Amino acid sequence: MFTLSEENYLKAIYHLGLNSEIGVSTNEIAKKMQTKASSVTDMIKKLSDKDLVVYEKYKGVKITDFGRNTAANIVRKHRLWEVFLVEKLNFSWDEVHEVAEQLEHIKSPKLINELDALLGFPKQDPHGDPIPDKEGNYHPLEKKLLATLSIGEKGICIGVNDSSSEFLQFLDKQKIALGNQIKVLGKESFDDSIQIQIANRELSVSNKIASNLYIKIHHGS
Amino acid sequence: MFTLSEENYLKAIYHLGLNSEIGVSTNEIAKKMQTKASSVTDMIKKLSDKDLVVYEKYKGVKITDFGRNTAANIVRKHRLWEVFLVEKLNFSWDEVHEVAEQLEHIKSPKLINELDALLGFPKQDPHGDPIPDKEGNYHPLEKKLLATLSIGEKGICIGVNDSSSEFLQFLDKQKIALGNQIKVLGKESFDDSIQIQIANRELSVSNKIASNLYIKIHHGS
DNA sequence: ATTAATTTTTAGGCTTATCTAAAATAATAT
DNA sequence: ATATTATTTTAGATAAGCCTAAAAATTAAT
Repeated sequence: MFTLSEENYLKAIYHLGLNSEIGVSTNEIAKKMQTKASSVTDMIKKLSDKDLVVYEKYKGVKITDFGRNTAANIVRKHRLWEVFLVEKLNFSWDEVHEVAEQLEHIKSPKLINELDALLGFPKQDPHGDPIPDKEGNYHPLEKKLLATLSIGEKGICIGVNDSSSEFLQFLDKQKIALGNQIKVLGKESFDDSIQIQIANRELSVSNKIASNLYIKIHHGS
Repeated sequence: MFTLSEENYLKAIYHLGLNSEIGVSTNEIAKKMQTKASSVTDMIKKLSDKDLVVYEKYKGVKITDFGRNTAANIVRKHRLWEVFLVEKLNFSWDEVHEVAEQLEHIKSPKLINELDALLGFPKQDPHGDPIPDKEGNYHPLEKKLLATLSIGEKGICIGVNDSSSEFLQFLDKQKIALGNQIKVLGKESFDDSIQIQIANRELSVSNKIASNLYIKIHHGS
């Protein structure tokens, strides 16, 4: 099994490598882990010894199939616990991350499978992120950032890019929730703000907001 | 906050000191923690620096009020998680301990209070052990070991002394469960076995079993 | 009341995960 | 193409938690 630190580094590498074919750099990892590059080099060697990543000096790391699977399982646990906290323990979506960071390291296959069942085998976490299955597979939702929509396009809020509690609390305050219908009414080129209609209200949101909100597009009618 | 190791040592000291006024010895702790006496001495100094115990060289340790409170809170979490695992996740009572050992270290007051509420504020864990409240207080049940009952005495199974999975599985096999009515029919002085009536069946249990099963005595009728 | 046995502590090492500072390599700019 | 800058690695320390072996203190036995 893996130490807490190993799991956290692996998770960081997994997330950083998701949208790129090339390796993940030492500095990228150091930034994400809030640590020093030298510490990363040390840990990379350990992960490499355990066949979780392939490491070539000065070339960064690439996660292996085994590493990806291991990481996906940690992410699965993280997101299932998040659903549990929101659905069963009255947490709001901006409170769950920190606790899930602890719970994701609990080792018990039965625990996580039973939790999955208790929650009704959810496919997304409270922020709209997909929950990998036992094999590490998941279906990424077809989604676009609100900022990229054209005037007149309609869709449904399905996820957030930034899940900091500040952003999530802002959305709560503006009564923007996952599942809400959204229509783009206009775009202001001066400040890149966007006018939207959401749940029968009209709202102007800044570009920063629009760049952190994922929308599932309505095709057809 | 405290490290995982500190919490585990503290818990051991708490349990070992429960039924004795005098201090807990280094060797006792070493035995319980499956470690060496020298490691215990090291850790005792740390716990003492953090005011969780009072340490006097060669005299063992005594837990402080602060330490007792901290330990009781860990025990509270352990036992609430055990209830959760049995009630919500279909664990049997012999499977919960190991996982609860991990879960008890999760830090989130909201988590544990909401869990308490979800479970309906239980007062005992699946083995009949009392669950401390937020202040660390609990009501120890009035109980006797089955081995100490006299012929004719009646009562209800309310807890186990040994919660090893072997013993618990044995009880399952014999269909002895917490809540069952028990009456002592006879005692065999030759091997100290006890004949009991339990849930309309008659059974002979060894002294070893009878020394690990707690009974709440029926007073009056 | 000494001696013997046991318990506890100290001293010194090891591993994991971190750090700083310096050296090595790679990338960029002139 | 070479010099400068940025990145990455190595070397050497530190702290936590553990170990073994030896020393010190306590307890038990004669």
